[in-house]
Amino acid sequence: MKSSSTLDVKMVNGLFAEFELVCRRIGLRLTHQRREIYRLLLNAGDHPSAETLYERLRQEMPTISLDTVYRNLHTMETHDLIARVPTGKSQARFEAKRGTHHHPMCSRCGEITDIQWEIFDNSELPDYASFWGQVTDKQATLTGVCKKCLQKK
Amino acid sequence: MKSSSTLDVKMVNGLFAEFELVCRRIGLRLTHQRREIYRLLLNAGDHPSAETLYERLRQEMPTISLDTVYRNLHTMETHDLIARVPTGKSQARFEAKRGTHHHPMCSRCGEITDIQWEIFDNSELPDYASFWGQVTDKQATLTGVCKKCLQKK
DNA sequence: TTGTCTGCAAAAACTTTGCACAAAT
DNA sequence: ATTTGTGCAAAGTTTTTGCAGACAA
Repeated sequence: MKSSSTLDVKMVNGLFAEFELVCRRIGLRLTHQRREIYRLLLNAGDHPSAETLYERLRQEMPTISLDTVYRNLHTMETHDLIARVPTGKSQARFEAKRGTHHHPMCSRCGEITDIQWEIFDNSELPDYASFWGQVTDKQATLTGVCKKCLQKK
Repeated sequence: MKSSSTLDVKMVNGLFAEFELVCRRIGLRLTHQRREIYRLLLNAGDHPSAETLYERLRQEMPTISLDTVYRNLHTMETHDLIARVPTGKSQARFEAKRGTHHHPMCSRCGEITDIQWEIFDNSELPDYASFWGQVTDKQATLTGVCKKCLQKK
């Protein structure tokens, strides 16, 4: 079984190179901060919040500021390099964009994972969708309790 | 085609009666404010935010406070009477709990609608789900542009 | 009467913005 | 040289909390 956290180095490098190309194409400067924010997000398997990302970035770049993190997340989202995970929570969670996947979320610990679901990906939208408008993306959110939390009691 | 905004009076009354039963069973008092918050949410087809709900409530109950709205939304969510819609936005959106349904969201105007999708409801979870943990709910989020916004240009 | 709930006020949590200097192209 | 990005500080949004009096049971 291939979990999406097993993302090999080659693929990550490829996505990172693509990120740099996109930045150059649209005139975004490749600052040290921007690169690191994207790199961490690309390697993170846990859909971190801005605050979490900030704490991690400070390990290697102690002078980075939280507002730079927010500003960059916003810019990258605008250019479709990253995405927010749809959750019901007030704190946003982010991921670098890759192939289609879905999100199991633990209602106890808040963990968000990636999951593949090809049958869903290949399924037709309900008829009503075309009446509603033009759908460009569909994704599933699974809610429940993760294995770690189940074992805690 | 049956849109979920066409929810007949009988069904709404039934759900409201059930709400009162649940409150009594678990010892929640049926205050004027609590009833109205639930009633408005039950009749709202648009998954309002706390703020939006507050504005509507003030029309009929000018002295209600925003923190009462928040407190009640929290309490009702805890008791599974209402739910938050998974969005990527920082402002939470709410709905009264009813049957299974899914959410098309307009990326232009922020509109959130309900949609039925029985094929999805009846489909099996991917194998990996049982490895992840115990899934209690699955729901689909469709992203796109609603018909009204498409017509605006 | 008893314990919960409300409104008010204040605070906390999360995110955005203006500005002057720094860095990227 | 030019223009965008950063860090700092301040402000804006959204949500939560403490408390004294009000209300439901």
